[in-house]
Amino acid sequence: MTSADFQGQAPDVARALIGATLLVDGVGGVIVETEAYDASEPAAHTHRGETPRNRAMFGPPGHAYVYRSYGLHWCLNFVCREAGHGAGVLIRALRPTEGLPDMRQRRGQQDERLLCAGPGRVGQALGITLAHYGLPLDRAPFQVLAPAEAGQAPVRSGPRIGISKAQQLPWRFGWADSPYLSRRF
DNA sequence: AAGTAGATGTTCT
DNA sequence: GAACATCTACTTA
Repeated sequence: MTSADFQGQAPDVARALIGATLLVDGVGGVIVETEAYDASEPAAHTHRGETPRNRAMFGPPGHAYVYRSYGLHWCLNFVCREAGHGAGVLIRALRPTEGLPDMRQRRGQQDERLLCAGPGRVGQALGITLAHYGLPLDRAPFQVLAPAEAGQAPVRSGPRIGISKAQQLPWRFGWADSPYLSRRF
């Protein structure tokens, strides 16, 4: 995918990413769950302005925003909209297709369904660290491949997980009934 | 199956 | 200090 694919509103990009393939150093799979975040809405890291942590989300779209969740987990986002806005899409779950032995080793987990079912698990399985912070998504080590037939994945939406603000926004998107979701819809 | 505790870095009050 | 875009291990049933 090209940087133009990330220039839409965060919920539109989040929906369009379901069914796309994400690889980091050749390891990854098909995106089955995402969440949209936007500076205009209080659950977003960017809502209160730019900080050292969220700086990448105020940069150009089509780049990686990586943050440490609960002091423990590395989570990966795709920056979207336009530079300066502070919007992004959290990658919450994949259906593993490439590099399963690497992911099993990194996760210490044999069950394929639990390799990438949650944003912290995706980060660990793909080896995401601060070294990926701000990197463009259209060059190594990243590969983001569009869905085989755009818009054909059976997408469902609902409230985002693990937030206390703006819970009414249905900005979580997922491949309906996939066994690789972090939670059922 | 469901609930709880505990791990811990960054940001905010 | 408290909250937080989370996960695991352990308890209780």
